[in-house]
Amino acid sequence: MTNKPLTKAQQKVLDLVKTYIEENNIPPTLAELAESLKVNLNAVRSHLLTLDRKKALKYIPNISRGIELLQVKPKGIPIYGYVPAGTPFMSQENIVDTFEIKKYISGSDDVFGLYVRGDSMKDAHLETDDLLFVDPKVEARNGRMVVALVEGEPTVKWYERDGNTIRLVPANSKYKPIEVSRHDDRFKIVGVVVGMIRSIDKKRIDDSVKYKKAS
Amino acid sequence: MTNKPLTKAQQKVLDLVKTYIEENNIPPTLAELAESLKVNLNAVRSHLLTLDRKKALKYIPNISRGIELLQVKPKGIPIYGYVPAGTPFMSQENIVDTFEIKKYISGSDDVFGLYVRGDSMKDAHLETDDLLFVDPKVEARNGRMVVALVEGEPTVKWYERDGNTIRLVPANSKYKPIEVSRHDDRFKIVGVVVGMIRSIDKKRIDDSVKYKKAS
DNA sequence: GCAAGTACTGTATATTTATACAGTGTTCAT
DNA sequence: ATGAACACTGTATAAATATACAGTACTTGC
Repeated sequence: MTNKPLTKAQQKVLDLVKTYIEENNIPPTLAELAESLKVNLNAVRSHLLTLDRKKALKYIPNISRGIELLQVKPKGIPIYGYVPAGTPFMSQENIVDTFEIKKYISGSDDVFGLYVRGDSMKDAHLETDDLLFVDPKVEARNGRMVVALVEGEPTVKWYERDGNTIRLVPANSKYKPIEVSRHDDRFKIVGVVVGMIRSIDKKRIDDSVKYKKAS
Repeated sequence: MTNKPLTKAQQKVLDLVKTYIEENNIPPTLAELAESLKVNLNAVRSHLLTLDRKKALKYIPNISRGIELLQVKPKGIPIYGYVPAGTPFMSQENIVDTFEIKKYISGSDDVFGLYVRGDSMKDAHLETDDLLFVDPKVEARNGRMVVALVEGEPTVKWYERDGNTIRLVPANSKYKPIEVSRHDDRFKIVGVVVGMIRSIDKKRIDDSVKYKKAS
């Protein structure tokens, strides 16, 4: 897969092309490259030709600014599916999908994040510092997890409606459900929780004493 | 923020420019646009000039292919921090960060995803269908959650090393820790779990009976 | 009804940009 | 020591590309 190594001068040209495109959004001309590198444009040209030959970029003849980076597509994070025991996983064939946040949190463009605090959603396996994704455009329905403002205070609860009564149920039997009238204006559904993400490393290291007691 | 509306012809040119750049990675020439639209290149030019005036794109005079899209930066998901009770949240000032997966899962480029299955990590609040992010380049240390291959089977456990003995501890007292020798080659640490994401909506709706019993 | 904007065509022409060809030194393996 | 790849310069020239100017016709607000 890897191609012939580039010489220093070639690498310099390639790097400059990259920077130029990054900065200007359009590929450079030979003259521009030549000026930047303080060399003759024919020197640059021959480098571009070899860079093309070495497949480090695409040089299209007779086209102004005919330089294209063979850009590695912003690859998502590969996801290995449920892997059956015993098979070598992490092979190309086991990639069942590719992670792109927008695809995963498939909601509208208004999705926002919110940190969880407290243990009221413990039974739903949410803990302090988890990051929730909330979509204000998804309709709250029975059984969905919602973010609601109750007298100005944001809270995460299960949503359950019965006629004109809305019950906000915490996933922790320690706490009691909140009951409100549907038209009560001290109460407002902000959105529906469509996803969560937890950054495990940093935090979990501190918490790791926990499992020692448990096991 | 929104600029003057574009006419049909202008929109057509803008769309074509977008498609062209998408496909070719370099901006089109006037002649190319003209040919695609089957009009004279001066027609295209005047459209580009007005598109620039209306700030729909950038048209740079005297430069070949001097067209730039004013690309809306791929905006991340805004994150509202811990919001103090009573304050109006979802205001600009409350955005503590912006979610970009690569920043959050700050690891190397080799991070991959893996679905959780089973309840062996229940006490760590992981459940079936959660998506784990695993970084093979992060070093396994005591207290970190790791993905290991034990006799070919991938498993998620807490990592604990004592001299040459490695203990893989499940976060569920129902299961027993696995003990292996450090140099045992039927055993291999694949990587460290650096994050997880859970798509709540679809799945959770089906599971929502659960909370009814609980509350 | 008329100025002003839109949407074009057509023919030149200027400018930008790429190519061609002829050189001059290097370095480096055989 | 010699051919071959590398890294250049310099001068022309060809080709690609943008601009200028002069038109025509249609719509739209006033």
